[in-house]
Amino acid sequence: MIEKPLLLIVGATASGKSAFAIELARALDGEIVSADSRYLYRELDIGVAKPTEAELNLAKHHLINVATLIEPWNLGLYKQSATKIIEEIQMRGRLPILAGGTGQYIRSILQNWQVPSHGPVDQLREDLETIGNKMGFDKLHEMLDAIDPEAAAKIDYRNHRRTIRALEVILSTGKKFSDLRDKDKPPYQTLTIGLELPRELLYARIDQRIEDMIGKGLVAEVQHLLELGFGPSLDSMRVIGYNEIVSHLRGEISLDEAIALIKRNTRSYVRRQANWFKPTDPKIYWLNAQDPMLLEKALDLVRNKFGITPAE
RNA sequence: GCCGAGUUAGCUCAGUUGGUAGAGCAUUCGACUGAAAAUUGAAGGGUCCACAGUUCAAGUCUGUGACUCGGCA
Repeated sequence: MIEKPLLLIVGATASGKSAFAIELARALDGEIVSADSRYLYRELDIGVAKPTEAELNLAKHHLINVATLIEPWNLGLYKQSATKIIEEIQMRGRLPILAGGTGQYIRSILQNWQVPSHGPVDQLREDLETIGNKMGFDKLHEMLDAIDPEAAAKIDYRNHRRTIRALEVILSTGKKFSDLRDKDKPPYQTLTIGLELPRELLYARIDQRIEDMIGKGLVAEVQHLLELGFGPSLDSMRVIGYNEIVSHLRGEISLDEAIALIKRNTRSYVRRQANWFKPTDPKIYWLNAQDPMLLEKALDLVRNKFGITPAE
């Protein structure tokens, strides 16, 4: 059986992925599957640089505005939905284009992760957290090491959250965390294109974009969310750009300080993002985001790999 | 001009009774399987303003100079 094609677009935030994906979708009769954990939520808009309604109408988009902050999504749900949507697009004979900045989500598709099927258990998480705070998280990690040494070896004892997750799965399934996770080859023919931009330039673009967000009314957006009762205690609201503005609205910091913090935190986010998709990765075709021939080069890659040519 | 305070990492600053230096932020690199814009680990980086003196030994003490910031004329 011939595997169907899947095109992936990766790159740092503000590198121009969204617009590039739209161009490709239009040229190749494709549909875009977003791989951005913050585009999932209807309520988040300006601060996450979500494409506008008009932009979204330029091509068919999936997995944008499909959730609400009160019912957060996560890796497992994303993997299930994205897989289903990708296959539906392929069955329609169109090209799925997976584009976004959430490295974990993209890799779960690219490496066909078998995600432990047990979702979060809030009460258990809280209990484990309490135990950790009382006895020390190193004790919690020792516990994990006793039950599942393979998982413990991969998790730093100082990383409370991942320690808790591993124990959560073990305690609620009775099975080892390390046995429930697996990876494989994806059932698609894949081509990954990365958009690259020199760090310095990227940082400058980010600074500009954040100024623009303020101009577009980010403060009012956050204010409105707070009025609707979406507070920073929601995991889904723990977003760069929102946390800082909340602090400002509470009078803890000035607007200028909040803006400086957003810039700083976004830069650090860019560096963390880069860990998922590295310039040295031989499977990624890196193209300069500023190259005037960008689209042509990408279409060449698609033609060579998939044999698909742009519709006239 | 006089008096006082200061000059140490890219930035803001610590540096105890003299034993050639630290923190936070920044920068860079790494981990990641149902919170991932989350969580988390590590590294690089200093003629300690200059010169002279005391001392086995000076970021630290003394002197002179330069620069910065206050205050008074």
